[in-house]
Formats: sequence, C-alpha cells, structure tokens
Amino acid sequence: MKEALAIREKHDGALADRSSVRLWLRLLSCTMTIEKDVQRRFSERGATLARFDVLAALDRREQGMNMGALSRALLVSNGNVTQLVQKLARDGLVRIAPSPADRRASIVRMTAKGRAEFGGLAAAHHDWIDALVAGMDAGARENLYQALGDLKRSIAKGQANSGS
Amino acid sequence: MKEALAIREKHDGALADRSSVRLWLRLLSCTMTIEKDVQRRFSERGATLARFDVLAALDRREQGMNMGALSRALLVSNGNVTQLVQKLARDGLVRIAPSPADRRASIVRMTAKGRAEFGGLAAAHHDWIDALVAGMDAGARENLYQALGDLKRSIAKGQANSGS
DNA sequence: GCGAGATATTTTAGGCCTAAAGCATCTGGA
DNA sequence: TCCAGATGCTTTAGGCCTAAAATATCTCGC
Repeated sequence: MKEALAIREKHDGALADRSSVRLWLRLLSCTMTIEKDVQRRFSERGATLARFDVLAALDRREQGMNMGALSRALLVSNGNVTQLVQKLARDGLVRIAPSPADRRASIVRMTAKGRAEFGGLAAAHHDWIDALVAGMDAGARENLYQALGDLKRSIAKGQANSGS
Repeated sequence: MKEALAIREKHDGALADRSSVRLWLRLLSCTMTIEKDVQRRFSERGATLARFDVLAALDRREQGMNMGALSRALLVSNGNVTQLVQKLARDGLVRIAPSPADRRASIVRMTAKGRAEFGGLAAAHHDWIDALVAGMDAGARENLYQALGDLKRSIAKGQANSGS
C-alpha cells in the first residue's frame, strides 16, 4: 500500500537505460505531477493556469503590455496569446486598447476585476506550491535550485550547438 | 547578445518572491524548454511526443497492454489514450485486438512497422537528451537526479496531506 | 440466477497550444 | 515619394489533453 504514494515515471524501465534519459524522465515526472496538481486546483476554482499566467505577467505593469511582449514573457505563440487575451477581455479581467504609437499594436491592461481575481489566485497558488515542497528542508531546496541552474546552463549550451 | 541564450523564467520578478515559487518556476522553465525542443524535433520528423510515449510503453511488451494499463502508464486520461491509439492503429503502428478474457477490454500491440518507427525515434530521442545535458558533468547530473528524488518524495507527501 | 454496483472503454464538449498563412501597418533606403 | 521587407497581430487547421456522460460488460452477494 505504500506504493500508492510513489510517483510513477513514464516508461519506467523502458528507455531509461541511459542516465541522461533517466534524469529527463524524472524531471518530467516531477514537473508534470506538480503542474497537473496545480491545474486541477485552478479548475476547481473555475480558473486555468494559462489565464493565471497572463494575469501574472500583467500584474504590476500598470502601463500594460502589447501582445508580442506577452507572448515573449509567457513563452507561448502569438496566436495563443490572442486567444487567451480575447477571452480574458470578454470576461472583463483585462482591457485591450489600441496603441497610440503603432496602429498594428494593442495594449493589454488588467482591470480592477482582473487584479482582484489574480490576487486571490496568486495567494492560493503559492500556498499549493509551498505544500508540495514542504517535505524538503531549506538546504535541499537550495541544492535543487542550484542543480537546476546547472541544467539551465547546459540546455542553453546544447541548444546553441545544434542550430535552430 | 549573450542574453540571447539565457533561458527565461516565466513571470520572472513577479510572484517569485517566495522561494518555493522561484524553485517551481525554474523547474517548470527547464522542463518546458527541453520538452518544446523535443516536440519540435519530433515534429520535424512527422512524429509527436505523445505518440512516441505510447510506442515506448508498448515496446518490449510483446503480449500487449489494454487501454487502461496504457492510460496509467502514460499518466493521461482514458479518452486521450483512445484517441492516440486509434490514430496509431489507422497508421498501422499498433494493432487493437479484443481481449479474450473480457469483452469490454481491448489489447493493443505494436506492429513490426511500429517497432521500426519507434526504434528510429528512440535513438534520436536519447541523442537529443544527451546533447541537452552534455554541459553537466557526471557529478552534477547525479546531484540533480538525487535532488529531484527529494522533490518527488516531498510531492508525494504534500499530495497525501491535502486530500484528493 | 439476478440485479446493483464496479470496471473498461468511448464519446462529447471544451480548453491549451502550435505552425503557417494572411492582413494591416510601419520603416528605411533608393 | 514610394515600395520592399519587417513587424504586430489574427486566423486557420490540427494535435494534445481533460472531465463528465454514455455504453457495454463483468462480478459478487443475495
């Protein structure tokens, strides 16, 4: 019965014969488990992670952001941002205004309603994350953070070496 | 210009005031960067990660798996597996047979064509992963692997504590 | 044997995401 | 001035994923 709590790694046993792949599968497994947990909790509150991410990017940017900046900040495609922002605007959480400087561009700002919604979700969100990492002491957390920093540098190098 | 290689973390600066959230955002950023890279490379070969995962689960299971087992192995919903398997069957990479023991169930097996396709993709896949972690020495990789093990245990504990 | 609930799967409706094509507008050089 | 290419955004077509409802079948206790 204590197996019930173990987090499973995709294709455990198959493929995992190379250490780099084993590392990647474990990384993926941890991330997906957390992400699905967070997604589920958001959806219980009628929200989604993607919409939350948009609001987070807009938070404390009183002056707003245009679509391209949002797309870059969120690491998602332009078309995706269009879709998310239009729905957020329909729901009154953001407002889209034409850019005075460039008629192709629009400026997206959070509304008061958006700010209120974001505030509530953000508080819940970091409580959830806190709970998921609560089993690690400060040293273990810092160690993981640094190790991920190593990975991050390695990824940047690896991507640079193998062209676009 | 050297900023161009830096991997960005979502809502850098906002939200990241709690160490647990900073850790989570870095984890997410590393995972997403690798995953998108892998996705892109698969799609250049006319494949997708989701389909690859199904084939990987079926690999060296000569006797096949039923849909539920696949769903559990891949950590995705039943409906999702139905859809993926039906398309793989259409493309001749897997075969769906009725279970002799249970008329509700079906047994999915990889075909020779599927096995061939999987072999090629699997080889490429671990080369890509190798390249992405090549910037870390063996010690750093082992350290990250262990640190992710800590996280994994913490997640399991955290989920257990906060009910389903 | 039978029926209630469990189980295996599929269907449906809908959200997220991308690449590529298309449209509008801007900008810099001839 | 004018226009070619760059840029900002939207649309389209399509893949991934989920939760919940619907089907079909199984199983177990009476």
